[in-house]
Amino acid sequence: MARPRSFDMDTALDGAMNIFWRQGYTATNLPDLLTAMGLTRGSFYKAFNDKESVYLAALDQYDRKVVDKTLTALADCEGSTASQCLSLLFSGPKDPGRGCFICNAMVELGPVQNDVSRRTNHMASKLRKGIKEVIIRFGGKQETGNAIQPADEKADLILHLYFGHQAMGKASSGRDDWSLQLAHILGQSTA
Amino acid sequence: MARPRSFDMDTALDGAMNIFWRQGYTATNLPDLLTAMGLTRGSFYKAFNDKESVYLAALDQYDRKVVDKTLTALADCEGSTASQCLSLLFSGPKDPGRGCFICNAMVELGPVQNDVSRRTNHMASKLRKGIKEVIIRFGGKQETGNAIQPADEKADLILHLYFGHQAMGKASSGRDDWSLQLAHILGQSTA
DNA sequence: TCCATTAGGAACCAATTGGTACAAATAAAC
DNA sequence: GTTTATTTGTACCAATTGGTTCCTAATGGA
Repeated sequence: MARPRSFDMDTALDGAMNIFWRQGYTATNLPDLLTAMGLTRGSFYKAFNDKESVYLAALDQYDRKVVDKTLTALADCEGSTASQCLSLLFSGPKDPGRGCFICNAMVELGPVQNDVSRRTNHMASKLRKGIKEVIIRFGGKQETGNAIQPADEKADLILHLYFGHQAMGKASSGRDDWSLQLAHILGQSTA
Repeated sequence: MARPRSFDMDTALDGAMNIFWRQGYTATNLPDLLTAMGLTRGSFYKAFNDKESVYLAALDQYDRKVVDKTLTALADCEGSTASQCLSLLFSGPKDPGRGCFICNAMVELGPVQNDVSRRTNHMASKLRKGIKEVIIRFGGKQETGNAIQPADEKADLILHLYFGHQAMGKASSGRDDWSLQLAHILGQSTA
C-alpha cells in the first residue's frame, strides 16, 4: 500500500546482536543501539516495541546465525577424533572480549528475565545435543559402562566447560588449547 | 579530633558486595547501593570516591570473605576423596540467581575494566591453586604420565567447569551434582 | 496524477542517572 | 563549656536515560 521500509531487517538485527553481544543489555544505551542498527529513533520505534524486545530478537538472531552455524560446523567436521572436532567450540573467531552471547545473557539477565533464560536454555540445549552427536559419531556411543560415562554426561560436561571457557576468556585469564583435556574427558589417549 | 564515623566499614562493604554480586555493576544504581550499604549520599561520598571504586572494594571484600573462606573449606575438607571435597565448589549456599561474583564481574566488565579483570584473575588463580592442592593431597601428585594429566591441568579444567556451572546456574539450566564427573576427571572409579 | 499510508527524522519529554554543595548535627580536645 | 574538625543528611545539579510526538517525505495503488 504505502512506503516500504528502506532498511534491511536482517542486517539491522545483526547490528543489534553485535552490540548487545559485546556490551550487554544495560550497558548499551539507545544511541549505541541505533547506531549499531543503522536506524534513527523514528524507524526504530516504528519497527520494534522497545529496547527489551530488540534484545530478545537479537538473541533469536544469535540462535539462527551463530548457534546454527556452529552446529553445522560440528556436524560437518571431518576431523579424525571427537576432541579434534569439539575443539572448534574453543577456538572461535576471537573477537577479543566479546565472549559468547548465550553466556553473557545468562549471567546478566538469567535470574531476572524469564524471556531471556528461556532462550539461553534453548540454545544451550541445542549445543548440548550437537556436542553429544559428535561424541556418538566418533564411536562414543551410549555406553552405560562403569568408568566411562555415557555421551549425555560427557556432552553436558563439555558444554559447561565451554561456558566456563567463554566466561574466563572475557577477563583473558582462560586457556586456549583444550585438545588434551577434551581427549581425556572423552577417554582417548591423545588428541 | 572530631566526630567519628557512625557506620561500620566492614558491614557497609558487605552490603555493597551483596548488591553488586546480585545485580552487577551497571544494573545497580546509587539508591540501590546506598540502601544496601546503609548509608546516605553524604557519608557515601565522604568515605568513598565514587561508585566504581566501591565496586572494586566490593570485589576485594569478596576475595577476603568468600574466596578465602572457600579455600580454607577446601583445605580443611575431611572427605575421603578429592572429588568429594571439590564438590564443595558446586554446592554453594544457593542464593538463587546470584551465582559467583567473580564470574559475574568477568563477564560484565572483564573486557573493559582492567582494574576488574586484574582482581578476577587474581581470585581465579587462588581458586585454581586451592583446587590443585586438594588434588595433590589426595594422591594425584604431579604425574606427567600419558593418560592422566598433571594436577595443574586437572585443576584448571575443574576451575573452568566451576565457572561454567556458575554461569549456567544463573539461567537455572545447569547441573547440580558433579560428583561423577569430578571422579571421572580425577581418574577415580566412583565418587 | 493524486491519494492513502507508512517510513524517516528531529524536537521534545519526564524520569532517572551519578555526583556536588552546604548547612546541621556530633563528638573529641582543650 | 567552647572550639574545632568531621560526619551526616538534604537539597540541588547537569547529563543521560528510554520513549513519544509530530511533521515531512516517499511510495505503491487507484
